[in-house]
Amino acid sequence: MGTRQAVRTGGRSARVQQAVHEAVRALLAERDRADLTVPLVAARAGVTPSTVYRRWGDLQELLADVALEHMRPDGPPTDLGSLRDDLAAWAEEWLEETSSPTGRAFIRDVVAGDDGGRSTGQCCAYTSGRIQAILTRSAGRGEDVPTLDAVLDHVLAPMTYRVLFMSDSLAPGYGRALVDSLLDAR
Amino acid sequence: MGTRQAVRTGGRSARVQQAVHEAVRALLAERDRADLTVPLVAARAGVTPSTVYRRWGDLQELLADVALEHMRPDGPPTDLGSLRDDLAAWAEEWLEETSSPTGRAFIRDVVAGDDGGRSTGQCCAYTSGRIQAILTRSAGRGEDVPTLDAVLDHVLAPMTYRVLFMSDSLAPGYGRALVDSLLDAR
DNA sequence: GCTTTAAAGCAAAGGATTTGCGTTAGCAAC
DNA sequence: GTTGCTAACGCAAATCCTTTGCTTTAAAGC
Repeated sequence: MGTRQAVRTGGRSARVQQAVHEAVRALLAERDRADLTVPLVAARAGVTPSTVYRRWGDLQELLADVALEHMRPDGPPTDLGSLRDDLAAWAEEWLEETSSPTGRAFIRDVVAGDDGGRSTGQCCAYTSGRIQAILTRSAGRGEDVPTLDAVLDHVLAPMTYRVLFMSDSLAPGYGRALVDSLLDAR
Repeated sequence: MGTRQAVRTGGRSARVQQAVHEAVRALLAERDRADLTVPLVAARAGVTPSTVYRRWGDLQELLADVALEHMRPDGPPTDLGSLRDDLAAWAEEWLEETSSPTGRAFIRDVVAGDDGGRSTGQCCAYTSGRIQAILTRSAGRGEDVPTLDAVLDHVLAPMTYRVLFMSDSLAPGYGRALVDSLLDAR
């Protein structure tokens, strides 16, 4: 028997995925989000609509996939020498990226196109990984660090809630204020 | 001149809205969410699909509307005599209602079918109103109460984040723990 | 009542989505 | 290499959803 259900990861499949993702990004940049359709994306990517439907299911899941790709961390978090500054820098950067209409739309796509918790779970995993990296690095310096859950509850969650539900009430410095409030309450 | 753009609020319009909402609720109870379509809902409600499209735009906005209806508070918050107990009771009740697959779907619908922040804003308004009622009542008793923002940041936001992004990591007692942590940190 | 007109019904046109089948091209074994 | 296997793509027909112009109904104000 040996190999069962060999999933194709490279070659044409990879090219198609890349072309479709890039088509979505390009169209999002130049058109209104409501105008996006699967046939439109497929045409731009040089692919048949049925290919998109078979691989992604529908437009929402495709958008969620693209949004996740955009959220994947690329480098190590910036190192400013202290836990407080590192967390604050990360929080402010996160807010900067997600409080714009475009960034907010990405989060909404992840939540909306959620096939049984896959995309939200992955989104959370990316973010948690990033935070944990900051915490671990600080612990290595000998600092006293809060738990990952504490950072999720007291920094990430409030920011996410406000981006999703109260996008108008986001003042600059909010991220740093949350970090300060967490670190000073011990 | 006088009346401009008289919006119809009663009679047939109200009956149609009610019939469509009820059709959605009935279909959600007996079918899989992915099988829902506008023509299906319209048929169940005894209405033409174009009526639904003209009033709600698309299925997502209709689902968001139904979800909001479901979230509208009906009575005053339960009064247990103390801020801590009232907040904890509210938090646990909120979690109970929204951590089920159905409840989670409602929140996702509100976020997904969001036409420029209307549905999320309304959702937030309902919840904030409820919390503010608890706070005001407690203040009337002479208790020292936190700000609404503090409750949003430290209780509602963490619960919402976990429901949306980490639905598996919800332990019973989480709501009360958040309330305790907020009230004891002062 | 009578008038006005917002909202619903109807039906045709225009797209999006699904699906069966033939074709292409990764991958593995030889 | 080259061959066999089959996942993934292309194509096209069928189906279904969505939009839209026009007509009809029935709220709301006089």
